[in-house]
Amino acid sequence: MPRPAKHHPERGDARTRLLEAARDVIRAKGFAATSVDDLCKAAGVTKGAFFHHFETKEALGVAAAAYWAETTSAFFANAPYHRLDDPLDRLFGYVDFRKAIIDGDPAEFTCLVGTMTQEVYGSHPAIRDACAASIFGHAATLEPDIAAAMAARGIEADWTPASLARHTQAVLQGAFILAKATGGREEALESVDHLKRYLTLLFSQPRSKGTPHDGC
Amino acid sequence: MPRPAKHHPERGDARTRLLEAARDVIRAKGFAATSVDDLCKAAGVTKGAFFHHFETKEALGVAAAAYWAETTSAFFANAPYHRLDDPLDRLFGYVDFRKAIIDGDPAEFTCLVGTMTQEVYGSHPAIRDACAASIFGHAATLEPDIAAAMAARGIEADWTPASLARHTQAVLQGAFILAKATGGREEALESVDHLKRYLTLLFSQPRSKGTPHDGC
DNA sequence: ACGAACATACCAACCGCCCGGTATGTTTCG
DNA sequence: CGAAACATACCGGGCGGTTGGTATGTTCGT
Repeated sequence: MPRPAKHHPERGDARTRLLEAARDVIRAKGFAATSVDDLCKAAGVTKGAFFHHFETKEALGVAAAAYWAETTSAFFANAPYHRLDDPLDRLFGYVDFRKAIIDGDPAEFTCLVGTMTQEVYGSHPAIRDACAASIFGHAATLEPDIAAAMAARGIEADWTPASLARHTQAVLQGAFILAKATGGREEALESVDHLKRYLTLLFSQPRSKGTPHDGC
Repeated sequence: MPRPAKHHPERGDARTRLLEAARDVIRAKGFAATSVDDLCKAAGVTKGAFFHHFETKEALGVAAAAYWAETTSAFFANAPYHRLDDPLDRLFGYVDFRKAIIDGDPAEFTCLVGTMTQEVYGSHPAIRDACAASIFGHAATLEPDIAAAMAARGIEADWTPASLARHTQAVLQGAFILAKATGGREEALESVDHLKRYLTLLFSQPRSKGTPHDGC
């Protein structure tokens, strides 16, 4: 059910402009605090156009999450770290890439679907599910490199590639919260550095079971 | 400027009931989506009482963050892990305690100030600052044990106790987002286990500089 | 000691505005 | 033409916030 939008290839059509406005405005103000009029003003369209393309405001939230998933997956798929030979290098390349794009205002580098998940998780299950699909779908793209790195280094662990991939997303999401709390990026970068250190430790001891502190 | 409220100690006064309602309702619906009427209904008071105690809805948000900071700091201060002798055991005791209270619905175990930070960071700086004070104040309570554990084990690291303390909060906040995305607790527990594993690795190699992957 | 004066805590009713949503055009393109 | 893509104008309701009032202390001059 994606939009063909063949008619006006001149400039971004209203639907796309609304989705881009949603991406920017919702990250800055949150979903509930963003009114339909806010979005129309930011996109330069009228309310009639909005409800022509989206049945309700909730439907726009779902579409915005899907649009986020599309654009970010394309963005990461084209990132240069994929060209590295060693899967572990690609994993660190991913984390460094995430660090590199933490720049400017938090509204510009934080995650739309993470923000929306927190906010609407109880009131808009449809949006929450779309956000969850984006988050876990992105996490899943890390699994092959993690699994390959484990195999290449003979790591036998009590954790799975999937769980470590999800953990990277948890750290990033948490880092975004700290960044928003202070308004700066330092705390976020700091936490991602701890994540890098964790990965370094995990992959530096070949047949580690992690030697956990207790039976965690 | 705290409330004496000596007059009617018979029942919980309206102000406290409103703050408790805010803690519960905002965690479930978010700040912006929670109306003043919602809070009044949940607290069993009228709107007149609300605006008697709080000048605006934003003021309630600030007070709710402060109330959260008070109640949670008392809650953690009384937790049993503080009685352990080894500071590292206390640190792991803290993390296990956090794991133990991840139970039931996400609205019951997630963090009010983390949720509000994400939502209002751009629109209500006063609330954001109160949330930031709560988060970083809580993180600061971990620093002494981390520093003592480092000293006891002769750890010389390129990270500080403060940064590791903040990182634990980032992981927890991120874990809450994953939990809300799926509606369950498993993903959150999983990420906290990765945090435990990180701490175990950090403190198991005495004079580690972390041997980072590059000059991070 | 006592009551007038004041303060606090709360309630019921109301207000204007802005919100999500709709009904009805008008333009544009194949 | 005809239909999709937009614009204009307009609701009804809920929102944050206000007003005026009451019941119950608390203070203080005398």
